[in-house]
Amino acid sequence: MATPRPTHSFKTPCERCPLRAIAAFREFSGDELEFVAKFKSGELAADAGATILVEGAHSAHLFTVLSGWGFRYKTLEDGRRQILNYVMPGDLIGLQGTIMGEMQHSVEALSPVSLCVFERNKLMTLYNKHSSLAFDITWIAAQEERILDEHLLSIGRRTALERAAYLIAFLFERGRQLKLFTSHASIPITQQHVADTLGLSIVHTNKTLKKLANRNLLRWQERTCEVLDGDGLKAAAGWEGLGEKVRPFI
Amino acid sequence: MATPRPTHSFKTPCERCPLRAIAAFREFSGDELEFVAKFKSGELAADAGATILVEGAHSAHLFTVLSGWGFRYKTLEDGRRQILNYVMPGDLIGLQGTIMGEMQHSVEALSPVSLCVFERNKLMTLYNKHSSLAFDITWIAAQEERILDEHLLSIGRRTALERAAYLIAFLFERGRQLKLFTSHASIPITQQHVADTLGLSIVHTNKTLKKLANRNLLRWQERTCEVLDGDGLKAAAGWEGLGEKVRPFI
DNA sequence: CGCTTAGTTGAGTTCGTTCAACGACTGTGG
DNA sequence: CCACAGTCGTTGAACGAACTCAACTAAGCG
Repeated sequence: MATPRPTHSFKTPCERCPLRAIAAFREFSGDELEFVAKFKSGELAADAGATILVEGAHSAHLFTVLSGWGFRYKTLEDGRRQILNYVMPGDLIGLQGTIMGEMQHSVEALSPVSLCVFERNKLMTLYNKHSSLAFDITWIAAQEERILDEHLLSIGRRTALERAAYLIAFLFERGRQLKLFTSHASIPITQQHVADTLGLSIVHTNKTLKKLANRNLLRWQERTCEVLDGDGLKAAAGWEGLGEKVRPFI
Repeated sequence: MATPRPTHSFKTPCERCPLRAIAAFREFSGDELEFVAKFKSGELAADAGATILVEGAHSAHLFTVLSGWGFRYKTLEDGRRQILNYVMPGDLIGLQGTIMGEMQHSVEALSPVSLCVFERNKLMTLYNKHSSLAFDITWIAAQEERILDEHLLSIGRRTALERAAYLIAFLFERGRQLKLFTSHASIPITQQHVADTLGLSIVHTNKTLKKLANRNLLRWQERTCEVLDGDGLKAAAGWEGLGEKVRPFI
Protein backbone atom coordinates (compact mmCIF):
# COMPACT_ATOMS: atom_id res chain seq x y z
CA MET A 1 0.00 0.00 0.00
CA ALA A 2 1.58 3.21 -1.19
CA THR A 3 1.27 6.42 0.81
CA PRO A 4 0.62 9.89 -0.54
CA ARG A 5 3.64 12.06 -1.13
CA PRO A 6 3.91 15.84 -1.10
CA THR A 7 4.61 17.51 -4.40
CA HIS A 8 7.24 20.08 -3.63
CA SER A 9 8.10 20.64 -7.21
CA PHE A 10 4.82 22.15 -8.31
CA LYS A 11 1.93 24.05 -6.87
CA THR A 12 -0.98 24.97 -9.09
CA PRO A 13 -1.79 28.63 -8.49
CA CYS A 14 -5.45 29.06 -7.51
CA GLU A 15 -5.79 31.85 -10.06
CA ARG A 16 -5.15 29.30 -12.75
CA CYS A 17 -6.94 26.40 -11.06
CA PRO A 18 -7.97 23.94 -13.79
CA LEU A 19 -11.29 23.34 -12.02
CA ARG A 20 -12.29 26.94 -12.59
CA ALA A 21 -12.46 26.23 -16.31
CA ILE A 22 -15.22 23.68 -15.81
CA ALA A 23 -18.71 25.04 -16.37
CA ALA A 24 -20.16 23.00 -13.52
CA PHE A 25 -18.35 25.11 -10.93
CA ARG A 26 -19.31 28.58 -9.75
CA GLU A 27 -17.07 31.62 -10.17
CA PHE A 28 -15.06 33.05 -7.27
CA SER A 29 -14.93 36.75 -6.50
CA GLY A 30 -11.46 38.30 -6.43
CA ASP A 31 -11.67 38.49 -2.68
CA GLU A 32 -12.57 34.83 -2.29
CA LEU A 33 -9.87 33.79 -4.70
CA GLU A 34 -7.28 35.73 -2.77
CA PHE A 35 -8.25 34.05 0.50
CA VAL A 36 -8.36 30.55 -0.96
CA ALA A 37 -4.89 31.07 -2.42
CA LYS A 38 -3.63 31.83 1.09
CA PHE A 39 -5.71 29.05 2.64
CA LYS A 40 -4.06 26.48 0.37
CA SER A 41 -0.83 25.31 1.92
CA GLY A 42 0.37 22.86 -0.69
CA GLU A 43 -0.35 19.98 -2.95
CA LEU A 44 -0.33 16.23 -2.49
CA ALA A 45 -0.10 13.46 -5.07
CA ALA A 46 -1.31 9.93 -4.47
CA ASP A 47 -0.79 6.89 -6.67
CA ALA A 48 -3.61 4.59 -7.66
CA GLY A 49 -4.32 2.34 -4.71
CA ALA A 50 -2.80 4.72 -2.16
CA THR A 51 -4.65 5.41 1.09
CA ILE A 52 -5.23 9.15 1.39
CA LEU A 53 -6.96 9.19 4.77
CA VAL A 54 -7.48 6.45 7.35
CA GLU A 55 -10.42 5.88 9.67
CA GLY A 56 -9.54 6.97 13.20
CA ALA A 57 -6.85 9.45 12.15
CA HIS A 58 -6.79 12.99 13.52
CA SER A 59 -6.00 14.77 10.33
CA ALA A 60 -4.82 18.35 10.54
CA HIS A 61 -5.65 18.82 6.89
CA LEU A 62 -8.53 19.34 4.58
CA PHE A 63 -8.26 18.45 0.90
CA THR A 64 -9.87 19.32 -2.36
CA VAL A 65 -9.43 16.86 -5.19
CA LEU A 66 -7.73 18.53 -8.13
CA SER A 67 -7.66 15.52 -10.42
CA GLY A 68 -8.24 11.80 -10.32
CA TRP A 69 -10.76 9.35 -8.86
CA GLY A 70 -11.01 7.89 -5.36
CA PHE A 71 -13.51 6.45 -2.92
CA ARG A 72 -14.55 6.71 0.73
CA TYR A 73 -15.20 3.51 2.67
CA LYS A 74 -15.72 1.94 6.06
CA THR A 75 -14.99 -1.60 7.20
CA LEU A 76 -16.29 -3.93 9.89
CA GLU A 77 -13.88 -5.75 12.20
CA ASP A 78 -14.00 -8.94 10.14
CA GLY A 79 -13.02 -7.10 6.99
CA ARG A 80 -16.37 -6.60 5.27
CA ARG A 81 -16.01 -3.34 3.35
CA GLN A 82 -18.64 -0.83 2.32
CA ILE A 83 -17.81 1.88 -0.19
CA LEU A 84 -19.78 4.97 0.83
CA ASN A 85 -19.17 7.28 -2.09
CA TYR A 86 -16.65 8.22 -4.75
CA VAL A 87 -14.53 11.36 -4.76
CA MET A 88 -13.81 13.34 -7.89
CA PRO A 89 -12.33 16.72 -8.84
CA GLY A 90 -13.81 19.56 -6.78
CA ASP A 91 -14.80 17.29 -3.89
CA LEU A 92 -13.79 18.27 -0.39
CA ILE A 93 -12.39 15.49 1.76
CA GLY A 94 -11.44 15.34 5.41
CA LEU A 95 -14.18 17.69 6.61
CA GLN A 96 -15.40 15.18 9.18
CA GLY A 97 -11.92 14.82 10.61
CA THR A 98 -11.50 18.57 10.71
CA ILE A 99 -14.84 19.32 12.31
CA MET A 100 -15.33 16.37 14.61
CA GLY A 101 -11.75 15.54 15.44
CA GLU A 102 -11.46 12.08 14.03
CA MET A 103 -11.99 10.51 10.60
CA GLN A 104 -14.89 8.08 10.58
CA HIS A 105 -14.00 6.62 7.20
CA SER A 106 -11.00 6.00 4.97
CA VAL A 107 -10.26 7.37 1.51
CA GLU A 108 -8.35 5.52 -1.20
CA ALA A 109 -7.22 6.57 -4.67
CA LEU A 110 -8.57 4.71 -7.71
CA SER A 111 -6.31 6.50 -10.16
CA PRO A 112 -3.39 8.87 -9.62
CA VAL A 113 -4.90 11.69 -7.59
CA SER A 114 -3.68 15.21 -6.91
CA LEU A 115 -5.02 17.17 -3.98
CA CYS A 116 -4.96 20.74 -2.72
CA VAL A 117 -4.04 20.82 0.96
CA PHE A 118 -5.65 23.29 3.37
CA GLU A 119 -4.70 23.97 6.96
CA ARG A 120 -7.28 23.03 9.51
CA ASN A 121 -6.43 25.95 11.78
CA LYS A 122 -7.22 28.49 9.08
CA LEU A 123 -10.75 27.14 8.73
CA MET A 124 -12.07 29.37 11.53
CA THR A 125 -10.74 32.38 9.65
CA LEU A 126 -12.69 31.26 6.63
CA TYR A 127 -15.86 31.13 8.71
CA ASN A 128 -15.12 34.49 10.35
CA LYS A 129 -14.09 36.47 7.33
CA HIS A 130 -15.54 34.77 4.28
CA SER A 131 -19.11 33.77 4.99
CA SER A 132 -19.80 33.05 1.33
CA LEU A 133 -17.13 30.34 1.42
CA ALA A 134 -18.50 29.09 4.74
CA PHE A 135 -21.85 28.76 3.06
CA ASP A 136 -20.18 26.89 0.20
CA ILE A 137 -18.75 24.35 2.62
CA THR A 138 -22.21 23.80 4.07
CA TRP A 139 -23.51 23.49 0.52
CA ILE A 140 -20.94 20.81 -0.22
CA ALA A 141 -21.80 18.93 2.97
CA ALA A 142 -25.51 19.10 2.17
CA GLN A 143 -24.84 17.83 -1.34
CA GLU A 144 -22.84 14.90 -0.01
CA GLU A 145 -25.74 14.15 2.30
CA ARG A 146 -28.08 14.15 -0.66
CA ILE A 147 -25.91 11.70 -2.57
CA LEU A 148 -25.73 9.41 0.46
CA ASP A 149 -29.53 9.54 0.67
CA GLU A 150 -29.72 8.34 -2.91
CA HIS A 151 -27.18 5.58 -2.33
CA LEU A 152 -29.13 4.45 0.72
CA LEU A 153 -32.33 4.33 -1.31
CA SER A 154 -30.53 2.27 -3.94
CA ILE A 155 -28.93 -0.27 -1.64
CA GLY A 156 -32.01 -0.56 0.52
CA ARG A 157 -34.75 -0.76 -2.06
CA ARG A 158 -33.50 -1.32 -5.60
CA THR A 159 -32.91 -4.77 -7.11
CA ALA A 160 -29.38 -5.88 -7.88
CA LEU A 161 -29.77 -4.98 -11.56
CA GLU A 162 -31.24 -1.55 -10.79
CA ARG A 163 -28.55 -0.90 -8.22
CA ALA A 164 -25.74 -1.70 -10.61
CA ALA A 165 -27.30 0.43 -13.34
CA TYR A 166 -27.78 3.29 -10.87
CA LEU A 167 -24.17 3.19 -9.71
CA ILE A 168 -22.65 3.22 -13.16
CA ALA A 169 -25.10 5.88 -14.35
CA PHE A 170 -24.22 7.97 -11.29
CA LEU A 171 -20.48 7.72 -11.85
CA PHE A 172 -20.94 8.40 -15.54
CA GLU A 173 -23.04 11.50 -14.91
CA ARG A 174 -20.58 12.90 -12.40
CA GLY A 175 -17.66 12.27 -14.71
CA ARG A 176 -19.50 13.83 -17.62
CA GLN A 177 -20.36 16.99 -15.68
CA LEU A 178 -16.70 17.30 -14.70
CA LYS A 179 -15.57 16.75 -18.30
CA LEU A 180 -13.42 13.80 -17.28
CA PHE A 181 -14.16 11.81 -20.42
CA THR A 182 -12.68 12.34 -23.83
CA SER A 183 -13.64 10.01 -26.66
CA HIS A 184 -15.13 7.23 -24.57
CA ALA A 185 -16.37 7.21 -20.99
CA SER A 186 -14.10 5.02 -18.88
CA ILE A 187 -14.59 4.65 -15.14
CA PRO A 188 -11.48 3.34 -13.33
CA ILE A 189 -13.09 0.79 -10.99
CA THR A 190 -12.98 -2.98 -10.66
CA GLN A 191 -15.99 -5.22 -10.16
CA GLN A 192 -14.85 -5.63 -6.56
CA HIS A 193 -15.45 -1.91 -6.04
CA VAL A 194 -18.90 -2.22 -7.54
CA ALA A 195 -19.65 -5.17 -5.26
CA ASP A 196 -18.47 -3.28 -2.17
CA THR A 197 -20.57 -0.28 -3.14
CA LEU A 198 -23.75 -2.20 -3.82
CA GLY A 199 -23.50 -4.57 -0.89
CA LEU A 200 -23.36 -7.62 -3.16
CA SER A 201 -20.91 -10.50 -3.51
CA ILE A 202 -18.32 -10.28 -6.22
CA VAL A 203 -19.79 -13.27 -8.05
CA HIS A 204 -23.30 -11.92 -8.17
CA THR A 205 -21.99 -8.49 -9.14
CA ASN A 206 -20.22 -10.07 -12.08
CA LYS A 207 -23.38 -11.82 -13.26
CA THR A 208 -25.41 -8.65 -12.85
CA LEU A 209 -22.93 -6.50 -14.78
CA LYS A 210 -22.91 -9.15 -17.50
CA LYS A 211 -26.64 -8.62 -17.95
CA LEU A 212 -26.10 -4.89 -18.38
CA ALA A 213 -23.29 -5.61 -20.84
CA ASN A 214 -25.57 -7.94 -22.80
CA ARG A 215 -28.03 -5.08 -23.16
CA ASN A 216 -25.21 -2.98 -24.64
CA LEU A 217 -25.37 -0.47 -21.80
CA LEU A 218 -21.74 -0.89 -20.78
CA ARG A 219 -18.57 -2.86 -21.42
CA TRP A 220 -15.96 -4.09 -19.00
CA GLN A 221 -12.32 -4.19 -19.96
CA GLU A 222 -8.93 -3.73 -18.41
CA ARG A 223 -10.09 -2.85 -14.91
CA THR A 224 -12.36 -0.10 -16.14
CA CYS A 225 -16.02 0.22 -16.95
CA GLU A 226 -16.82 1.78 -20.28
CA VAL A 227 -20.26 3.35 -20.46
CA LEU A 228 -22.01 2.86 -23.79
CA ASP A 229 -25.47 4.21 -22.98
CA GLY A 230 -25.81 6.50 -19.98
CA ASP A 231 -29.49 7.18 -20.57
CA GLY A 232 -30.15 3.49 -20.93
CA LEU A 233 -28.53 2.90 -17.56
CA LYS A 234 -30.61 5.65 -15.94
CA ALA A 235 -33.73 4.11 -17.42
CA ALA A 236 -32.74 0.64 -16.22
CA ALA A 237 -32.22 2.05 -12.73
CA GLY A 238 -35.33 4.20 -12.72
CA TRP A 239 -33.12 7.11 -11.72
CA GLU A 240 -33.73 10.76 -12.51
CA GLY A 241 -30.14 11.96 -12.46
CA LEU A 242 -28.38 14.59 -10.40
CA GLY A 243 -29.47 17.78 -12.10
CA GLU A 244 -27.13 20.25 -13.77
CA LYS A 245 -26.82 22.85 -11.04
CA VAL A 246 -23.72 24.98 -10.84
CA ARG A 247 -21.88 24.03 -7.68
CA PRO A 248 -19.27 25.60 -5.45
CA PHE A 249 -15.85 24.25 -4.56
CA ILE A 250 -13.04 25.47 -2.40
CA MET B 1 -52.63 12.20 6.33
CA ALA B 2 -52.69 15.12 8.74
CA THR B 3 -50.79 18.30 8.01
CA PRO B 4 -48.73 20.35 10.46
CA ARG B 5 -50.46 23.26 12.11
CA PRO B 6 -48.92 26.46 13.45
CA THR B 7 -49.06 26.94 17.20
CA HIS B 8 -50.07 30.52 17.64
CA SER B 9 -50.94 30.10 21.25
CA PHE B 10 -47.45 29.39 22.52
CA LYS B 11 -43.89 30.11 21.59
CA THR B 12 -41.11 28.69 23.70
CA PRO B 13 -38.64 31.51 24.37
CA CYS B 14 -35.13 30.52 23.29
CA GLU B 15 -33.75 31.71 26.63
CA ARG B 16 -35.74 28.95 28.27
CA CYS B 17 -35.36 26.39 25.49
CA PRO B 18 -35.83 22.94 27.04
CA LEU B 19 -33.04 21.57 24.86
CA ARG B 20 -30.54 23.80 26.59
CA ALA B 21 -31.06 21.84 29.79
CA ILE B 22 -29.76 18.66 28.15
CA ALA B 23 -26.11 17.93 28.83
CA ALA B 24 -25.51 16.64 25.31
CA PHE B 25 -25.90 20.13 23.83
CA ARG B 26 -23.35 22.90 23.91
CA GLU B 27 -23.94 26.27 25.59
CA PHE B 28 -24.78 29.39 23.62
CA SER B 29 -23.13 32.72 24.26
CA GLY B 30 -25.47 35.60 25.07
CA ASP B 31 -24.83 37.03 21.64
CA GLU B 32 -25.70 33.78 19.88
CA LEU B 33 -28.80 33.31 21.97
CA GLU B 34 -30.00 36.78 21.13
CA PHE B 35 -29.61 36.15 17.41
CA VAL B 36 -31.28 32.74 17.49
CA ALA B 37 -34.25 34.23 19.36
CA LYS B 38 -34.67 36.71 16.49
CA PHE B 39 -34.00 34.04 13.87
CA LYS B 40 -36.84 31.91 15.20
CA SER B 41 -40.09 33.03 13.65
CA GLY B 42 -42.53 30.65 15.29
CA GLU B 43 -43.43 27.16 16.27
CA LEU B 44 -45.15 24.31 14.51
CA ALA B 45 -46.87 21.26 15.92
CA ALA B 46 -47.38 18.04 13.97
CA ASP B 47 -49.45 15.03 14.98
CA ALA B 48 -48.10 11.52 14.79
CA GLY B 49 -48.26 10.42 11.17
CA ALA B 50 -48.26 13.97 9.80
CA THR B 51 -46.02 14.85 6.88
CA ILE B 52 -43.73 17.70 7.88
CA LEU B 53 -41.89 18.14 4.60
CA VAL B 54 -42.45 16.62 1.16
CA GLU B 55 -39.91 15.65 -1.47
CA GLY B 56 -39.87 18.20 -4.27
CA ALA B 57 -41.19 21.08 -2.16
CA HIS B 58 -39.48 24.47 -2.15
CA SER B 59 -39.63 25.14 1.54
CA ALA B 60 -39.00 28.66 2.74
CA HIS B 61 -38.38 27.36 6.22
CA LEU B 62 -35.81 25.61 8.28
CA PHE B 63 -36.81 23.67 11.39
CA THR B 64 -35.27 22.45 14.59
CA VAL B 65 -37.06 19.64 16.37
CA LEU B 66 -38.04 20.73 19.87
CA SER B 67 -39.72 17.50 20.91
CA GLY B 68 -40.93 14.23 19.41
CA TRP B 69 -39.69 11.63 16.94
CA GLY B 70 -39.84 11.60 13.14
CA PHE B 71 -38.09 10.14 10.14
CA ARG B 72 -36.71 11.18 6.73
CA TYR B 73 -37.45 8.98 3.73
CA LYS B 74 -37.39 8.69 -0.04
CA THR B 75 -39.57 6.58 -2.30
CA LEU B 76 -39.26 5.06 -5.75
CA GLU B 77 -42.02 5.53 -8.32
CA ASP B 78 -43.58 2.16 -7.58
CA GLY B 79 -43.89 2.97 -3.89
CA ARG B 80 -40.87 1.21 -2.44
CA ARG B 81 -39.84 3.31 0.54
CA GLN B 82 -36.44 3.77 2.17
CA ILE B 83 -36.15 5.43 5.55
CA LEU B 84 -32.89 7.39 5.53
CA ASN B 85 -32.63 8.50 9.14
CA TYR B 86 -34.64 9.46 12.18
CA VAL B 87 -35.07 12.99 13.51
CA MET B 88 -35.07 13.79 17.21
CA PRO B 89 -34.90 16.87 19.43
CA GLY B 90 -32.10 19.21 18.41
CA ASP B 91 -32.01 17.97 14.83
CA LEU B 92 -32.13 20.48 12.02
CA ILE B 93 -34.46 19.66 9.14
CA GLY B 94 -35.03 21.29 5.80
CA LEU B 95 -31.42 22.36 5.28
CA GLN B 96 -31.27 20.69 1.87
CA GLY B 97 -34.36 22.53 0.74
CA THR B 98 -32.98 25.80 2.04
CA ILE B 99 -29.55 25.43 0.52
CA MET B 100 -30.28 23.65 -2.73
CA GLY B 101 -33.74 24.94 -3.46
CA GLU B 102 -35.72 21.74 -3.36
CA MET B 103 -36.30 19.01 -0.80
CA GLN B 104 -34.87 15.69 -1.94
CA HIS B 105 -36.65 13.70 0.75
CA SER B 106 -39.79 13.79 2.89
CA VAL B 107 -40.11 13.99 6.66
CA GLU B 108 -42.90 12.41 8.69
CA ALA B 109 -43.72 12.52 12.40
CA LEU B 110 -43.66 9.29 14.42
CA SER B 111 -45.06 10.90 17.54
CA PRO B 112 -46.50 14.36 18.17
CA VAL B 113 -43.67 16.69 17.17
CA SER B 114 -43.06 20.35 17.92
CA LEU B 115 -40.70 22.36 15.76
CA CYS B 116 -38.99 25.73 15.89
CA VAL B 117 -39.42 27.55 12.60
CA PHE B 118 -36.64 29.67 11.11
CA GLU B 119 -36.82 31.98 8.11
CA ARG B 120 -34.74 30.95 5.16
CA ASN B 121 -33.93 34.52 4.18
CA LYS B 122 -32.29 35.23 7.53
CA LEU B 123 -29.85 32.37 7.04
CA MET B 124 -27.41 34.57 5.13
CA THR B 125 -27.35 36.94 8.08
CA LEU B 126 -26.43 34.03 10.30
CA TYR B 127 -23.51 33.22 8.02
CA ASN B 128 -22.45 36.87 7.80
CA LYS B 129 -22.73 37.86 11.42
CA HIS B 130 -22.51 34.71 13.49
CA SER B 131 -19.78 32.51 12.14
CA SER B 132 -19.82 30.28 15.20
CA LEU B 133 -23.42 29.36 14.39
CA ALA B 134 -22.51 28.91 10.73
CA PHE B 135 -19.85 26.50 11.86
CA ASP B 136 -22.45 24.72 13.99
CA ILE B 137 -24.66 24.19 10.96
CA THR B 138 -21.74 22.67 9.10
CA TRP B 139 -21.05 20.53 12.17
CA ILE B 140 -24.64 19.29 12.12
CA ALA B 141 -24.46 18.54 8.40
CA ALA B 142 -21.18 16.66 8.86
CA GLN B 143 -22.68 14.68 11.73
CA GLU B 144 -25.68 13.71 9.61
CA GLU B 145 -23.25 12.60 6.92
CA ARG B 146 -21.45 10.43 9.47
CA ILE B 147 -24.70 8.78 10.54
CA LEU B 148 -25.63 8.10 6.93
CA ASP B 149 -22.20 6.52 6.43
CA GLU B 150 -22.92 4.16 9.30
CA HIS B 151 -26.39 3.32 7.99
CA LEU B 152 -24.89 2.60 4.59
CA LEU B 153 -22.32 0.28 6.13
CA SER B 154 -25.11 -1.49 7.99
CA ILE B 155 -27.47 -1.97 5.09
CA GLY B 156 -24.70 -2.87 2.70
CA ARG B 157 -22.63 -5.21 4.76
CA ARG B 158 -24.31 -6.37 7.95
CA THR B 159 -26.58 -9.43 8.16
CA ALA B 160 -30.29 -8.97 8.84
CA LEU B 161 -29.83 -9.74 12.55
CA GLU B 162 -26.89 -7.38 12.91
CA ARG B 163 -28.71 -4.68 11.01
CA ALA B 164 -31.78 -4.88 13.20
CA ALA B 165 -29.66 -4.86 16.36
CA TYR B 166 -27.70 -1.88 15.05
CA LEU B 167 -30.80 0.14 14.27
CA ILE B 168 -32.45 -0.39 17.63
CA ALA B 169 -29.17 0.21 19.46
CA PHE B 170 -28.69 3.41 17.45
CA LEU B 171 -32.16 4.75 18.23
CA PHE B 172 -31.77 3.75 21.85
CA GLU B 173 -28.43 5.51 22.18
CA ARG B 174 -29.72 8.69 20.60
CA GLY B 175 -32.79 8.71 22.80
CA ARG B 176 -30.72 8.04 25.87
CA GLN B 177 -28.32 10.91 25.13
CA LEU B 178 -31.30 13.21 24.69
CA LYS B 179 -32.88 11.98 27.92
CA LEU B 180 -36.05 10.97 26.12
CA PHE B 181 -36.60 7.88 28.25
CA THR B 182 -37.96 7.77 31.75
CA SER B 183 -38.47 4.42 33.46
CA HIS B 184 -38.25 2.23 30.36
CA ALA B 185 -36.83 2.94 26.92
CA SER B 186 -39.66 2.97 24.38
CA ILE B 187 -39.06 3.79 20.73
CA PRO B 188 -42.24 4.81 18.86
CA ILE B 189 -41.80 2.84 15.63
CA THR B 190 -43.60 -0.04 13.96
CA GLN B 191 -41.94 -3.07 12.43
CA GLN B 192 -42.80 -1.58 9.04
CA HIS B 193 -40.52 1.35 9.83
CA VAL B 194 -37.75 -1.04 10.80
CA ALA B 195 -38.25 -2.96 7.55
CA ASP B 196 -38.13 0.22 5.48
CA THR B 197 -34.98 1.34 7.26
CA LEU B 198 -33.13 -1.93 6.92
CA GLY B 199 -34.16 -2.70 3.36
CA LEU B 200 -35.89 -5.92 4.40
CA SER B 201 -39.40 -7.26 3.91
CA ILE B 202 -41.85 -6.84 6.76
CA VAL B 203 -42.10 -10.62 7.25
CA HIS B 204 -38.40 -11.19 7.56
CA THR B 205 -38.07 -8.13 9.78
CA ASN B 206 -40.63 -9.64 12.11
CA LYS B 207 -38.79 -12.94 12.29
CA THR B 208 -35.48 -11.16 12.86
CA LEU B 209 -36.85 -8.97 15.63
CA LYS B 210 -38.33 -12.07 17.22
CA LYS B 211 -34.86 -13.54 17.47
CA LEU B 212 -33.63 -10.42 19.26
CA ALA B 213 -36.66 -10.58 21.55
CA ASN B 214 -35.91 -14.23 22.34
CA ARG B 215 -32.45 -13.18 23.45
CA ASN B 216 -34.09 -10.70 25.85
CA LEU B 217 -32.54 -7.73 24.08
CA LEU B 218 -35.83 -6.04 23.33
CA ARG B 219 -39.60 -6.41 23.53
CA TRP B 220 -42.26 -5.30 21.08
CA GLN B 221 -45.59 -4.05 22.27
CA GLU B 222 -48.24 -1.52 21.30
CA ARG B 223 -46.49 -0.11 18.27
CA THR B 224 -43.31 0.61 20.19
CA CYS B 225 -40.01 -1.11 20.71
CA GLU B 226 -38.89 -1.41 24.30
CA VAL B 227 -35.14 -1.80 24.67
CA LEU B 228 -34.13 -4.20 27.42
CA ASP B 229 -30.39 -4.41 26.82
CA GLY B 230 -28.75 -1.64 24.84
CA ASP B 231 -25.24 -2.99 25.29
CA GLY B 232 -26.41 -6.45 24.22
CA LEU B 233 -27.80 -4.94 21.04
CA LYS B 234 -24.55 -3.10 20.34
CA ALA B 235 -22.65 -6.32 20.86
CA ALA B 236 -25.03 -8.24 18.59
CA ALA B 237 -24.52 -5.61 15.90
CA GLY B 238 -20.78 -5.31 16.36
CA TRP B 239 -21.30 -1.58 16.70
CA GLU B 240 -19.15 0.82 18.69
CA GLY B 241 -21.73 3.47 19.40
CA LEU B 242 -21.86 7.16 18.61
CA GLY B 243 -19.59 8.60 21.26
CA GLU B 244 -20.66 11.09 23.91
CA LYS B 245 -19.50 14.32 22.34
CA VAL B 246 -21.20 17.56 23.22
CA ARG B 247 -23.00 18.78 20.11
CA PRO B 248 -24.35 22.08 18.85
CA PHE B 249 -27.92 22.89 17.87
CA ILE B 250 -29.64 25.97 16.55
C1' DC C 1 8.30 -19.00 -15.81
C1' DG C 2 5.43 -19.11 -11.70
C1' DC C 3 2.60 -15.87 -9.05
C1' DT C 4 -0.96 -12.67 -8.47
C1' DT C 5 -5.10 -10.14 -9.77
C1' DA C 6 -9.38 -9.60 -12.38
C1' DG C 7 -13.01 -11.52 -14.54
C1' DT C 8 -16.07 -15.62 -15.70
C1' DT C 9 -19.01 -19.56 -15.08
C1' DG C 10 -21.52 -23.63 -12.89
C1' DA C 11 -23.47 -26.09 -8.85
C1' DG C 12 -25.43 -26.29 -4.53
C1' DT C 13 -26.89 -23.86 -0.37
C1' DT C 14 -28.73 -20.18 2.50
C1' DC C 15 -31.07 -16.12 3.32
C1' DG C 16 -34.75 -13.39 2.48
C1' DT C 17 -38.79 -13.09 -0.37
C1' DT C 18 -43.80 -13.58 -1.56
C1' DC C 19 -48.16 -15.59 -0.61
C1' DA C 20 -51.37 -16.77 2.62
C1' DA C 21 -53.76 -17.14 6.73
C1' DC C 22 -54.79 -15.79 11.42
C1' DG C 23 -55.34 -13.25 16.15
C1' DA C 24 -55.46 -8.99 18.67
C1' DC C 25 -56.70 -4.56 18.77
C1' DT C 26 -58.79 0.18 17.15
C1' DG C 27 -61.79 2.99 15.22
C1' DT C 28 -66.14 3.81 12.70
C1' DG C 29 -70.71 3.70 11.12
C1' DG C 30 -75.23 1.56 11.33
C1' DC D 1 -74.44 -2.16 20.81
C1' DC D 2 -72.48 -4.94 17.28
C1' DA D 3 -70.58 -5.58 12.63
C1' DC D 4 -67.01 -4.32 9.81
C1' DA D 5 -62.83 -2.72 8.03
C1' DG D 6 -58.11 -1.48 8.89
C1' DT D 7 -53.64 -1.81 11.11
C1' DC D 8 -50.13 -4.38 13.39
C1' DG D 9 -47.88 -8.34 14.64
C1' DT D 10 -47.20 -13.40 13.90
C1' DT D 11 -46.37 -17.77 11.67
C1' DG D 12 -45.92 -21.55 7.97
C1' DA D 13 -44.88 -22.93 3.29
C1' DA D 14 -42.93 -22.41 -1.14
C1' DC D 15 -40.12 -19.84 -4.05
C1' DG D 16 -36.35 -17.04 -5.73
C1' DA D 17 -32.43 -14.02 -5.28
C1' DA D 18 -28.02 -13.84 -3.76
C1' DC D 19 -24.54 -16.41 -1.39
C1' DT D 20 -20.44 -19.65 -1.01
C1' DC D 21 -17.47 -22.91 -3.03
C1' DA D 22 -14.91 -24.24 -6.75
C1' DA D 23 -12.69 -24.35 -11.01
C1' DC D 24 -10.91 -21.97 -14.93
C1' DT D 25 -9.18 -18.16 -18.38
C1' DA D 26 -6.56 -14.14 -19.43
C1' DA D 27 -3.46 -10.61 -18.46
C1' DG D 28 0.42 -8.32 -15.93
C1' DC D 29 4.68 -8.68 -13.43
C1' DG D 30 8.85 -10.15 -10.93
